[in-house]
Amino acid sequence: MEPKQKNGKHEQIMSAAIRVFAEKGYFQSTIAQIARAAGVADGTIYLYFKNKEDIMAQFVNQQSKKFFDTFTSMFEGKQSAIERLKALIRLHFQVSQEDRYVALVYQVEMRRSDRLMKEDIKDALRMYHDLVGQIVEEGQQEGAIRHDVQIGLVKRMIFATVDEVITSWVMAGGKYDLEPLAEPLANLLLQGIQATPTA
Amino acid sequence: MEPKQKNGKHEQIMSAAIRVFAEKGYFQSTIAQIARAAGVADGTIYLYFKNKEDIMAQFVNQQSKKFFDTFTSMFEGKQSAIERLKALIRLHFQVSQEDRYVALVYQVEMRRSDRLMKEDIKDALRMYHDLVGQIVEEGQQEGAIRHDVQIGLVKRMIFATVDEVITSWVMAGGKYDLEPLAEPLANLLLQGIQATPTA
Amino acid sequence: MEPKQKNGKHEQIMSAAIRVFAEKGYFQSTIAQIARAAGVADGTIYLYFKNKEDIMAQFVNQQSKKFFDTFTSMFEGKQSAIERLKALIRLHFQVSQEDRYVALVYQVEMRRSDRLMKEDIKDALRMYHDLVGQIVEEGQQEGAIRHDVQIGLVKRMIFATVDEVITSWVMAGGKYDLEPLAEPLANLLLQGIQATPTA
Amino acid sequence: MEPKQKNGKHEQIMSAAIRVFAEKGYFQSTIAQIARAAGVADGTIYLYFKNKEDIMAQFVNQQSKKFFDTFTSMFEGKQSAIERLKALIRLHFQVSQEDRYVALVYQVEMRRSDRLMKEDIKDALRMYHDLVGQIVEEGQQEGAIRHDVQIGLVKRMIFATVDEVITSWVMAGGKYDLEPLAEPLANLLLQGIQATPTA
DNA sequence: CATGAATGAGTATTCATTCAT
DNA sequence: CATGAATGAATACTCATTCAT
Repeated sequence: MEPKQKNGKHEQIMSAAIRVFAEKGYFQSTIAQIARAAGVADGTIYLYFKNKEDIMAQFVNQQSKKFFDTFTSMFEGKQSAIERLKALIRLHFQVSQEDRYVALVYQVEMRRSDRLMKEDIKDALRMYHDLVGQIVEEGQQEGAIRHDVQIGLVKRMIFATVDEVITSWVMAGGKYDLEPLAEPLANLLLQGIQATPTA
Repeated sequence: MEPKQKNGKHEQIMSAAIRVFAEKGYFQSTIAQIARAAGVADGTIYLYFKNKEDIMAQFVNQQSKKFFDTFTSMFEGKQSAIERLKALIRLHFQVSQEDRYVALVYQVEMRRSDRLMKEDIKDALRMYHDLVGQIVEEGQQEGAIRHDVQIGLVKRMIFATVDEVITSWVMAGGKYDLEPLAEPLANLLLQGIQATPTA
Repeated sequence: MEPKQKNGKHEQIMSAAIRVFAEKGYFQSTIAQIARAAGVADGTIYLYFKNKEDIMAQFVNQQSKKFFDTFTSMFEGKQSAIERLKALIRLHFQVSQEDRYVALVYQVEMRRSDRLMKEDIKDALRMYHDLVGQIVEEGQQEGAIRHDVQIGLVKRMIFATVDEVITSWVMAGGKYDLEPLAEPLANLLLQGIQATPTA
Repeated sequence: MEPKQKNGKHEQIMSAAIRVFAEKGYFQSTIAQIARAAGVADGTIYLYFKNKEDIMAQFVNQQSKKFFDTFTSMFEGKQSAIERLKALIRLHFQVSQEDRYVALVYQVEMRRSDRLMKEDIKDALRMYHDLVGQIVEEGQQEGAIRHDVQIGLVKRMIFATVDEVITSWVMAGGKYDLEPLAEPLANLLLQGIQATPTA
């Protein structure tokens, strides 16, 4: 039924690549290392990927699609903006927790490639931003979010903070549990840190 | 009179390198490109830097020192924590605004090297984190910052958001003005985004 | 059928390298020259040798093994010490005569590397010395060799003289025949040059 | 009175060079290393030597001249051939013993340069050979040396053995005393090793 | 489909030599 | 004479990519 390949060579190579990228960094990784990690010959990689860059591109595409599909199917028009925001953060944490290699590449390696790689990669980040932006706007319409904040800054704050928390976790070796941080982080982002709620 | 170098070759090379790193990315930059950009011969670079990595390392060291010196001299024990936090953000914005190449390398290229480069680089980031952490703690003591927030998350939120705002600006080509964002960003971080100050 | 390499690339490269080493000297030889001489690409060399030094090391190992195997199989416990010594010299001459490049590298280039290269190379020379030493000792036991000579000096004299004769021949361009010198040389070494056998 | 230079810069550089050549090998030695060892600037070397190779060439010339002058002045037409041969060996040993660096370069480094360097160097070796040849011929005329030996082989045997003994000593670090070996070595070369003086 | 040997362009780094001071 | 900063040609080695088997 799989229209792509009989055996999971494609998946096999990609996941090996992600592991290698995670360990060495994208530019430091060699095709030979990926091939060995995947248990295939160097040349075989070129049967499934146009070139080294394409491995990263396909990974980002696939990963993004999966993420947004999950998110969409989970929350399509159901909850309040605040609830959806919390859910988004929680999903992001869950996904990262599930596969640290994926998270590492997604959080760290992918970033550096922004300006250097194809548009595909930028798109994934843009979609995330847009999603957050959408939620915030809806939140404002629902009256749950203040109107005197710059939406651009809010988007960035949320995106960056979630991102950073995951990256810290990834870089620390994934030693602690990520998901329990979702709730307090969401609250923090929403409520701010000041003692006296602005007059 | 300059006891270090007769002419500014060291500075000349470093700033050329930063420009090249900013444009191509660290790993994509070649010594030949840097040399050409600096108007010196390839070999000359090795009179001032141990190797390619050392260029980045020296840059980070110098930049960090400059940043922290400025910050320290500006605010030594003077203001409230909240004021100091705003000042830190403003300084960060100013510095970035002054030299987009520096900001680009500092924000983007340096990051990717975390796991790959010498400890020097990690140290700079750690110092920033610690500084933010310190300010937040003082803020709590001063009663200006709530006590029911996880200090680790707060640090990350502030660091990440400032970082992200600068990075966005850098990646966008530095087209708009950064400094005016300092005030609203500080407020946003402090006050949160929710309409109804937490019950 | 050859289990080692499909085609003789390994041999092809090594023998080209020896030719180049012989002509230019080890340190003056470049990988590019060797590659061209072998009719392969530069990179191909690194599929068969770890690095430039490894080419020399593998050559010395192979050559030594071949030499000692031949010697051992020829003379295992058969003849008198004097006969074995003559045979050793003759073999050394034969081998050199067969391939002047090999001899040149073995006699000249290898030497200079003594202090500079891996132990492998020293070992080969040591084995030769030991072999000569062994033969001389047996010769003394058999009563064919005087006991009032310092065995260390004898070893050195034999080794050095054979070596020098070959080296001269090599450096002269291999123009004359080496093997006919084996008999008179052996006699000379054994009998000395003085007219009146020491009183 | 010294027509060459006021201070001994020339000598200073040359002896530093020999030390460095002895330690690293000629091709592995750099001008910078020699300059540092001599306590002068890199450029200064080029005031006294045409280039790197010229340092070696001048060294060999000077050393050879010194050696032959000493030898000539010591033995001009005085002794028997046998005595002169012994004296030559003794002188060679003495000179080596006096300065191990000189010996090391002369014995080892110089050799490798044979085919690679200027004729000057070959000349020095040729002179030594000729000297030995001369002595042997005179010895034959005096009736002290057999006539049934090939003079070429005898020359080589003597040259090579003395050379080898010194080289061994040099490579061993000059730990033992060389001069006491002169007498037994001369005897060995002259008398051979066979127990029963060939019938 | 799969292989992995072969390729050769690409690159960091070294170092003999020059020359302005 | 002396310096040492500057040069840039030279070179070992790497690695993405191809293609004959």
